[in-house]
Amino acid sequence: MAKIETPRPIRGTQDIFGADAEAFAHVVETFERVRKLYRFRRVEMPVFEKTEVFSRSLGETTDVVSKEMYSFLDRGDESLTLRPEFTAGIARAYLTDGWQQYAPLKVATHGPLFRYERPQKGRYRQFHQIDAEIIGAGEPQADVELLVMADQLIRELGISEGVTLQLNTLGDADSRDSWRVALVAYFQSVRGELSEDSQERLERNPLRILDSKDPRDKAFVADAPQIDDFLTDHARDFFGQVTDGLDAAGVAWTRMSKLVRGLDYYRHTAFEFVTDRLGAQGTVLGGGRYDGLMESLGGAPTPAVGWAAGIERLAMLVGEVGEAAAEIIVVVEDDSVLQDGIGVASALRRAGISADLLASGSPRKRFDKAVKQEPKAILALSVDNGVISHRLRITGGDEVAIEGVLASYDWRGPAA
RNA sequence: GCGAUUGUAGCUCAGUUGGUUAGAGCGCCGGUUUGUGGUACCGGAGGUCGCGGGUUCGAACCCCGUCAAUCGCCCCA
Repeated sequence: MAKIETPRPIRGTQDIFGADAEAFAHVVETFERVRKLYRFRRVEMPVFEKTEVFSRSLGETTDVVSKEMYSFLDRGDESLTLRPEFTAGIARAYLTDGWQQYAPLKVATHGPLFRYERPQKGRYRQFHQIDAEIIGAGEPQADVELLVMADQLIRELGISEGVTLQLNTLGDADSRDSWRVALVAYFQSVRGELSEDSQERLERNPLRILDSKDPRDKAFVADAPQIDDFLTDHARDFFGQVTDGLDAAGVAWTRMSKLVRGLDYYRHTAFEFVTDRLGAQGTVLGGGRYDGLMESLGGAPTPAVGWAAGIERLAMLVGEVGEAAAEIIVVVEDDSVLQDGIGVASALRRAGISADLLASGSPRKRFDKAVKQEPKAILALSVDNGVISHRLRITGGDEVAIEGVLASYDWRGPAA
């Protein structure tokens, strides 16, 4: 008989367990709490969509669409794609589900996303994000509200140390287009001196040269045309209102005129919360305004702004979140009183007291095992002269509640 | 897609210039001791040395390939 091989996990996926899982849950729970404070409505979105939802909104030539999507044909020969981000799907729902009637609509969600990338620190092929969007609001207050919310989330997670908000404007469509033309002309003139990557970027995504880490590029980037010289009056005023709002809310920010976004649909405000504590994956939360997106999905022009943050990255910054010890461990030291162990543990749990039942392995070692887990209380069940005997040791926690449950519990006694 | 580093027990790791039957601690299982108790001791299970090929009388160790993980590039949260 052939040996059955255990299937290996899929590259870039993770089985999150123990302290990591606690940190993950802590991020999601904190997000849920903050999102309610800012009155964002919870939505649940499908994990897959028609491929065109992403290819149209993100742009065919972006790396995400051209080489990082998990796309497949279903049994009806339709091209579907596992979502690589939240925004496109939410925009689609806004158009197809009549959400326009709720505009301006504040929504929040979280869940898994999929990108075919090389896994490394804080980056996976199935990863998880929290996401917040305001759709149908063209005023700078919407940008401000989203940023203040993100700032509060980071504070409440206790990770604001070393995290800074980097802020920029890409201008409106006119500003952005004329800036882009000037950038291309400038970099074209020094093309031969640029890194290979940046020569490539010049064709596909010239704004990205500004982000380059290559020292050969940095000298030229310093003298590159600035967005500020191309802003229309409207764009300049819009950005001014965003920064005024942040100042009014007491949120610190840093202007980063070289900060750009990777996806095509962004306009005006672009931002990242960045840390120096996660190696190369410094961006912990990022987003911006995407006023052009709805039209690319066939909808009416609709202003919108949003952000997303990687749960794994936030969880790494949060660090160790211990798994809480049981409030009480019920130790069955004699198997003939197992039923009482089951009964009293159930009664404790029904009373809202977290309890573990220890009734396997060597009976004589069970108590020591319980002690090692450091519960707030231990209830040891044994048999003394044919009668059940229970001893309670309390080192913390709610003594009154536990003794109340024990007092009203109807003991069966040892099995015959 | 590219580069670097690392793969030995469930976990953390030893393993000499290539040389008998690959070890330790923790964890797990059983036993002895103790008996309001986190003790100590004894024993046991568990390893195709990531996988495949090569060199050699002989490979965990050397060479090639492959897979995976980690860190970085690209890209992105």
